[in-house]
This record gives sequence, structure tokens and C-alpha cells, in this order.
Amino acid sequence: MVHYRPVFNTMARRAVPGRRSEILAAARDLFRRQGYARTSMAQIAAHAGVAHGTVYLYFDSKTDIADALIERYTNDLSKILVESLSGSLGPTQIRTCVHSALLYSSKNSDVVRLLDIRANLGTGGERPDGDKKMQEILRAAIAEGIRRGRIREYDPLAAAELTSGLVEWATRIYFMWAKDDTSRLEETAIQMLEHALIKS
Amino acid sequence: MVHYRPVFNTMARRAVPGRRSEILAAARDLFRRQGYARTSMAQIAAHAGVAHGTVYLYFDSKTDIADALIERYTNDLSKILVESLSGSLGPTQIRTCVHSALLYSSKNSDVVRLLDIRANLGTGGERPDGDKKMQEILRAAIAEGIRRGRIREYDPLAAAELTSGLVEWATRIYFMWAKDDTSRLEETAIQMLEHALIKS
Amino acid sequence: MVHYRPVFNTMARRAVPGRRSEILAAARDLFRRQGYARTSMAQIAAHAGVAHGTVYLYFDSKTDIADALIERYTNDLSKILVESLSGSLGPTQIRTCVHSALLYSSKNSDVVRLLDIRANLGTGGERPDGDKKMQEILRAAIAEGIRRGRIREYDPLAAAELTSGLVEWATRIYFMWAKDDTSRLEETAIQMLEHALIKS
Amino acid sequence: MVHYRPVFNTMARRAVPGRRSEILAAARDLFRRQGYARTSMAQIAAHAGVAHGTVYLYFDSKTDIADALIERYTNDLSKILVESLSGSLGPTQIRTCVHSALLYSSKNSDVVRLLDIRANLGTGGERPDGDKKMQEILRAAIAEGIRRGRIREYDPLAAAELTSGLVEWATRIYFMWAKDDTSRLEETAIQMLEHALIKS
DNA sequence: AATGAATGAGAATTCATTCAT
DNA sequence: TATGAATGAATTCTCATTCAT
Repeated sequence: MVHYRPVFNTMARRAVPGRRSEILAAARDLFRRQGYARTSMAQIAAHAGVAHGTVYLYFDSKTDIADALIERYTNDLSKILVESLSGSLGPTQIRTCVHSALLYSSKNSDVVRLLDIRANLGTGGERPDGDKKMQEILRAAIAEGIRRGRIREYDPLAAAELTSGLVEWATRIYFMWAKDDTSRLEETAIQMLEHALIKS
Repeated sequence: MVHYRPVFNTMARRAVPGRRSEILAAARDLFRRQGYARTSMAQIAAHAGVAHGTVYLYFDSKTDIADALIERYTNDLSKILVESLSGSLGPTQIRTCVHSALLYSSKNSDVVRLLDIRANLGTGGERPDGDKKMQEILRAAIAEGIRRGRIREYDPLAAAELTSGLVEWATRIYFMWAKDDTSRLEETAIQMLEHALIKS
Repeated sequence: MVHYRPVFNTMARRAVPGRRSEILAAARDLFRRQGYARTSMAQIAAHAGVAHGTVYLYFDSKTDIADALIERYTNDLSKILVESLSGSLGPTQIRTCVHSALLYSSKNSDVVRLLDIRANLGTGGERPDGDKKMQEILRAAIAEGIRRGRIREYDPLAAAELTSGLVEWATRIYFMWAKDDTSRLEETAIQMLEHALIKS
Repeated sequence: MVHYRPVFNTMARRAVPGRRSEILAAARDLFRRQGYARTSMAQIAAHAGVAHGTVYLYFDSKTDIADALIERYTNDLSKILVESLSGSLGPTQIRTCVHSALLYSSKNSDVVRLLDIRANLGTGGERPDGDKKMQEILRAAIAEGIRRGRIREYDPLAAAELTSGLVEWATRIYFMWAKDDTSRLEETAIQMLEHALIKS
């Protein structure tokens, strides 16, 4: 005896729109909890409620998933920076900028980790597009500030790199080592950056 | 009549004194060129010119090798910091400190990478001893500077974390992304730290 | 218009139903010919005509395979005992019982070996479920026989253990040492048990 | 600076008479506690207080150590049987014999295990010499008993095998499964054997 | 689009044994 | 005799990826 099932039943499941996002979310959750290396594609599939093979319909490989997460992270972060840096770069902007970035980064510290893993996995490690964009926004803001005489006269690119580095580093300290309260670190970061950047 | 015989006559196949270091060097070289994950114990053994099993006479596991490299790196760096921070923390010390650290870090960027990988591998990821030592030295120097009224009044621990973070980040930028010359980044880092830390 | 499609169309590479049994049979054959310790998972896979990894889809480990074989053996044997021991325990039952058990055991002497190996491998060595079941059946039959005054008054559990031991031992003698014909040993075992158990 | 040590110091340790026995004892202790497979030559050497290589001066291989233990065990057991079976085979002799054998076996249950391991390791598994000797003694005693009309008319060899099997099995039950008191099992074994063997 | 059984290269690690000293 | 560093074959098990259905 053979069981039949109407085609439209199967069709009804076609093109689950959020399928890709579901897999991404599942992967991210597992990466955060177990680390990238200790998370298997099988686990990701199970966590997303799909079969092994299905994951490969949406992503080419495991590193591809990591890349997608990184890309989204750096894109979001660059958007936040754009919003925070509207107008010129002054104390208020630094404060808003650091706070927003730290807030977002802290919520995405797991993705930050992936950056390093990615660098160790790939052949050379291309800098993610979103990251480049972010650096460019920051560099432009610093360059503009220097021109207006409000920011100290650094090399804009180097200053942009170091500024974003300081913030990313702060994120790490929270989640990899310290269980301390975050406000003290945030406040210190803000003031250090203010003194480092703003012309007094 | 009493005969004497050298002690080493009764000993077996004398241990090659540098054997451990050789394996460590081989591992490090491969980690740098291929990344930690893509380096197998078999490769390490071959590169060191010994058999697979020999590696396990000197190290318990692959992570044990990474740990040994990390430990040596953080210990060396903390020694450099101690030397650079002799006396009080002023512009000269910051300059020397950043320069030395950046110089050493840049020569050991491969080990810096391992730090992150290590953190992602283990269950919880204990902060390496050498790293803790380094933070403590920096924290003490900053606290002392604050007492003497030469350093801005930050939370000493947070400032120490962020300061070392800035330097480590600078190292990363060089070797993971940028191919730029180092002097510009170094100079920017030094000046940013000066302005951030020194009371004007 | 509604189209129907067979359910198995939506299914993937249908599981070969006998795959698990094939692997089990392959493992058993190799265990018998080479011994458990000298049989590798790679050999089992090759002998079953599957890839290494496939074995692990059906069994968690090598000991798991041994356990599966043991479980099946002890279960079958306990079923045989149940059939042979129907009614009360008299000379006929002993004869049938020993004959059946010896026949089955002699056909499965390779699995009998595994029992001992298993006990030496594990941490403590849990007695297999089927074995416990078997002992219980025998114990109950002996206890019942004692109540009816047909069996000598032994401790039922001890007598059950020793009775089954005698039979298992007989199996071993055949296949591990002797190349003799089986009937003489079987007859001796039957008569010894009769005299040992039945009240005269 | 080179340290010298008098030769006679080294010489004094020469030819430690019990060295072979020490290694054997160490091996046996570890086999009992961890099982044969889980005991390494390195452990045996360490437990005996000698170097790895030294073990190989006294034994050709790991299985050679197992063989030596088995040989000694079966030899001792056959000696015990000889003593117990002096004169004819009657109820007293059976009782003494079972008791002695069970006592000795229970003290050497670890070695009993080795027998099975040995069978699974070797190519075919030659029956140990001591075992053959033991069977021969038992067989002769039974044959003599039959001639004198005191023992039931079994095939002497088969009866010998099964008798010794019953005793060995009893040993196993103690140490592998049951933690019960031993006297009940011993008494049951003695009475079962009496009824099985002695002509009433 | 979806499935999930199958794959098989590759990994880390163990350990009996050898042999230069 | 004794040592113990070195060996390297062998083993178990993992998991990203494929593909027939």
C-alpha cells in the first residue's frame, strides 16, 4: 500500500521566506554557546529544524555562514555609526557613538569572535565589506573634524582604526574576561577617546 | 682499585636539550603560515623532524602547544612593560612602552592570534597568567600616575585594559588587514594615548 | 485538479533496511575470525561494504557493536530456555534445555567470547539484560521444582548460576580448545546436571 | 663539571634476583585493577620501579607477561588439585577440592580473566600447559573413581572438563557480578558436584 | 526545495617496542 | 643490566559535504 499526499501540501511549504534567517539565527546561537569549531553543520540544521542538506541550499559552506553573520554585524554597526556621527565629531558624538557601538557590540560579542576565527580559517582573510565601510565613515568624520580644527591632527585612517579598535576591545573585555559592571569601562572608554581626539 | 665512570654512561639516549623548543618553533611557524586549525600534529612533527609520538613526549595536546606559545609571549611582553614603565608614567614612558610593545607584538603577531583562538576553543577560556600579570603592571603604573597627579583620573583597571587593548589592536591591524608602514600607526597610537592619559 | 505524488518521493536516499544487520553480521564475522581486539572499525566497515563513517550512523562505538551482539544472543538464549522449561523441571526438560542451549551456544560461540571481553573492557562491566533475564527464568524453574519436591534443595539462585555456567562452559571447551565431537560432552553435561538437580 | 659515580654502586644493583617476579606482580596488580587492555607497558614498568626497556629484558612482550601469569596460576591450581585428590575421589575429596580450588581461584580471579583475553589476542590460543596438567589430574581421578565403582560412569575427560568448569564459573560469578556471600555458592557447588559425580 | 543516508579524508592520540647510551 | 627518548603504525571517531530520491 502506497500513501499519497497532495502536491500542494508539499508546495505549501515552498519558499519559507525566513528560512535563510532561521538557519543564520540557529548557527549564531550555537556559535555563541559552543564556539565555532565545536558547532557542527548537523547541529545547525537540527537547531534550525531542517535537514543537513537544506543548509547547503542557502549557504555554500560553514565558513559562508560565519561570513554572513560577520557581514550583517559590521553592516549594522556601520549604520549605527552613521547615525551617531551625524553632523560634526564632538564630545556628544563620541559619547553617543561609543555608547551605541558598545551596546551593539556587547549584544553581538559572539560575532566579534568569529572575526578572529575567520582570519584563522581562510586563506588570507579579506576584511569584511561592512568593516571597510565602517572604517571609512569613521575616517571621514575624523578627517572632517581635523579640518574644522576640533579634532587633534592625527593621521585620520590610523586614528579611525584605533578608535574602533578601542571600542571593540572594550566589548571583548566584558565578555571574555570580566563579569564586572559595564558602565565603568564604558565611561573610561568615552573619556579616554574624548581626551585623545578632541582638541582642548 | 675503584673505577669511575661518568654518570651519563648509565643514562639512555640523552634528551636533546632543545627538542622541546624545536617542536615549539615548528608549531609556531606552521600556526603562523596556515593558522592553528589547519595545522595538524602530524605536520608539526614532520616540520620539527621528529615522529608523531615524540611531540606527545613534550606536550600533552595540541592546545598545550598553543598555551606554551601564549605563555611565553605574554611573559615576555610583561617583562618589556616592566622595563618600559620604570619610574613614573609620563610621556616618555608611554612612548617607550608603546614602541616596545608594538615592536614585540608585531614580531609575534602569530601568537597574538592564538590568544583569540584559544579563547574560542576551550570550555570557558581562562585568561593566561602572563596576561593577568601584564594588566596588573599597567594598572599599578596608572594608579601611581593618578596619585601623583600626572595621569587623568580614570578607573585604573579599566584604563589599563583599554590601553593595552589599543596596543594589541594596533598590532592586529598591521598583520591581519593593512599592509601599511608601521610608523604612522605607531605615532598615532602614541599620541592618542598621551592625550588620553597624561593630565595636561 | 489535484495531483498526487508518492510520499517516498519527498524522502531522501531511503535507508537500506538491513544495513544495521549487515554491519552487525560483518562485525561478528570478523570478531569470530580475528578476535575483538584485533578487529578494527575500518575492517568492519570494509567487510560490510560501507564507508567508515556509515558504521557510526548505526553504532556509537565499537563496544556498542559488541553489546548489540551480546544482547541479541542472550535474548535468543533466554527465549530458548523459556520454551524448553515449559511445565515443571524434570529429566526431559533438562535434556531439552541443555541440548537446545548447547546447540544455540555452539552456533554462537563467538558471541560467548565477547561476553568476557566486554567484562574486561568496561569500567565495571554491567551484566547484560538478557543474561539477567535468563538467570531469572532458570532460577524460577529451579525454585518451582524444589517446591514440588522434584529438585534437590539448593539455593535456587546459586544453582541457576552454576547450571547455566556448566552449559556455557561446555560451549567454550568445544570451540576454544577441543576439536572433539560434541555429543560426548553434551551427554555428560546432561547426565551430570540430571544427577545434580533431580531428586532421586 | 662532570660527576662521577663509583662503578660498584651500579654493580650493586646488578641481578636483582626478584626483578622478574616484581614485574610480574606489578603487571598482575594493574591487570586486576584496570584490565589487560587498559594497562600499558609503561605503567607496568613504573609500577615495578624499572624503566620501560627493562621489562623487555625479562619478557618478550605484553602477552608474554599474561602467559607467565596464566602459567603460574594453572600450575598452582594443579598442585592444589593433586593434594586434594590424594587417594580416591569421594565426598571428602570433592569438598576439599572445590573449596581449595574456589579459594585459590577467588584469589586469582584476575588471572582467570586473562585466559579469555589471551584466547582473543593470540592467533589460535594454545591451551596453557598447566591447564592441560590440571585436566589430566582430574581426568585420572575420575577414571579411577569410575573403575572403583564410586563415581558415575561418565566419559572421564568430559566430566573432568565440566567439573573444573563449574568451579571456574563459580569464581567468575563472585567477582564479576555478584557481591554476595561466597559460602552459599560454594556449598551449592559442592553438593551439586557430589550428586553429579558420586554413585549413590 | 527538501531530505538525510552515505561518504571518506583527516584528525588527535596511544603505546608496544627498539636501541643508543 | 639498565635506561628512557624516540618511534610510527595503528586506531577510533568526527564532520563537512554530496546526491539520489
